[in-house]
This record gives sequence, structure tokens and C-alpha cells, in this order.
Amino acid sequence: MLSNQIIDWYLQYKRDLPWRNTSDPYKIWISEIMLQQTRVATATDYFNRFLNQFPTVSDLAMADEREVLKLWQGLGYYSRARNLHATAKIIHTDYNGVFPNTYKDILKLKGIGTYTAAAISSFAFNLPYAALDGNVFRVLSRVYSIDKPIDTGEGKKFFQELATETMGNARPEIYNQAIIEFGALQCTPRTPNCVTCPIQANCLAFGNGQVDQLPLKSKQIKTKNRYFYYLFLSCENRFIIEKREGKDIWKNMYQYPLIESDKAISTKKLLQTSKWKELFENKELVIQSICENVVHKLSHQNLHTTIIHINTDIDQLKEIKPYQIIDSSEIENYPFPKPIENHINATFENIP
DNA sequence: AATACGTGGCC
DNA sequence: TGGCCAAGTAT
Repeated sequence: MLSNQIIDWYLQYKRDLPWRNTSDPYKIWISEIMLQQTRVATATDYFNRFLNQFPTVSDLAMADEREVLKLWQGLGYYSRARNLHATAKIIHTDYNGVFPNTYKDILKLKGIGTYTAAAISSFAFNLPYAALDGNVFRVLSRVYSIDKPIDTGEGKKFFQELATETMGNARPEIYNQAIIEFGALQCTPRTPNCVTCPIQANCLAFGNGQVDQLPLKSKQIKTKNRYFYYLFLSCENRFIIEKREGKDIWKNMYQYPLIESDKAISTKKLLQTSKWKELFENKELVIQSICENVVHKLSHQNLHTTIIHINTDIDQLKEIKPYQIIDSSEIENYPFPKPIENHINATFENIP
């Protein structure tokens, strides 16, 4: 039986990961959120730091969102951190600090969809819900040679039923971890290790020679270009930041004052924008340097960033209103997106 | 249903 | 080296 073969493989080859060997739903929840669209190697250090700072769901509930985002800095998909924090508050108040223990209640929580609800339900409570993530899609599509696209509603429904069937009466807690780990280590996206695969004889795609063409995806992402002009306004170790609001990327994170354009513009044109005038009208300024056009690639957009460094005197900084001045010693208190983090690191590397 | 949401690694 | 991919979810 397929489920038993995969479990046997798992018992022999599984990795010892920080979130394994526990049935604490809090730890499992944190790990699952961090692992969404994120590699194990990247998530591991974040997981350890996070659990160290917030050992229980109530510790997390009591924190400021800014602190949570700071711990998440660099991990990406920051709505995960915001939802994690909001959900911790719900569990702390509505559930008296005790993690809900039914699939239905778990699925209601912000940031938890069908995959994560099944993962927590099975890993923590051994409930029989088949976890369907990218690994499981890949393994099932190959073993059964399914050429339905996995990124459509119909495809997801089909694979969810197939996953449930394949799990059968296997122990949910171990089976779900096993097939996910099998996908991550053995049945990998590129160059899967079919030579040593224990289920090679049962794999239809291997028989067809179609392993490298599965799973099938129908959609392709299109990227757009945006042009970011950051104003690094500094005076010795102090500089100006603003908080990002709204529904755009990096919500509730901090950055240098930003002038955005949908196309590249000259420094001369920047001088004519309303934001520039708002910041500098009637003030003296000297552009010290310009770091031009570093392209930061996100999944759906290319950000062409230019950082304009301007030295200003302290009195002038104080007059600029919706922005705040921070000292380099306060950097640890504010979450920054990668482009800003990179510039801060390069600028303040020699300053204690 | 289609799209937005980050970042880093890989070939 | 640019495009694809990695333990998805919300809208």
C-alpha cells in the first residue's frame, strides 16, 4: 500500500527539524505559517528566534505588531506575520489561550487555509484530514500521472479527493508529514531521485517517462515595473522614516520617504513632484550621492529603486511633519523591507 | 477565478 | 542570468 511505503521511507530518512517531535499546536502553527512558500533552510532560524521571543500564544498576543514584524523581517509575505499576531489575540481572548482543537475552528482563524488547517489538525491532534501542499500535489500528480493543472479550482478539488483517498486509514499525524517530506527530499521538483525511489514501480509517471513534466500548472505570472525613489535624509546617525499604509506591499513596515512613479524619471523631475516640494520647499538641501536603479524582484513586480542621499541639518529635519526621525541605535525597533534593510546595513555597518 | 503578496536559491 | 520554484492565503 502506497501510504505504508511512504511512511516506511519517512521513518528511515526524515530530517530532525525544530518543529518535529512535538504535538504543541502553537509550535506547529508557527512553523506551518513560516513554511508557506518558504524553504526549510530559511525558516529554521526564524522559527527558533520566534519561539525564543514568544514561547506561548499569549506572549505573542501581548506583543506589538511592530515587534512581530521585526522578527519576520526578511522572511517575506508579511501578511503572515500580521495574521499570526491577530490570530494570537483571538486565541488569547476568545479561546482563553488554548489552541482550538477541531479542523473547523482552526480553519476559521486568519491566515490559516485548508492546507494549514489540515496540517495542524493532523500533526497536533491526529485528526484525519489529508494535507495538500505543493509537495503532495507533486507526488500525487506523478504517482498517478495526473495531467490536470493543480492551480485551478477543479484541479484542487480533484487532488484533495485523491489525497484523502491515498491517506486511507493511515495514521494522519505521521502520514501527512511523511508524504510532505517525501516530496521535499525524494520526489523533488527538479531532478527527482527516481533511481533510489521506493515507489518507482508504482509510479505511473516514471513508467511513462513523464516525471519531469508533472505537476502541470496553467497560469503564468505577469510582472509589472515600478520605480521607487527613496530619500535617505540623514544627519550624522539620525535619519527619517515613514510607515507604509494601505493595501500595497510591505504594509505596516517602515521605509525612507518614498516618491513612486510608474516610469523612470530624472532627478530634475523629482524636484517637481508634490512630495519633494512638501519635504523641501524653502529649505536648503545638498544631494550627497545617488545609488541608482537597483532592481528588487518580487514575485509580481520589479522594483527599480534609487536611493537619494541628502544631508540635512537637525533643525531642518525637525520641521518635516508626517515623518519620524530615528537614531541608528533604534534600527532594531523598526521592521524594514529588504531594499531598506540592505541600505541601512551598508550605511551603518561601522556604527555601533 | 484571477491576482497580489517577498525573498532567496538554483541551473 | 532570467525565469522558475518553495510546507499557501486572502480577496
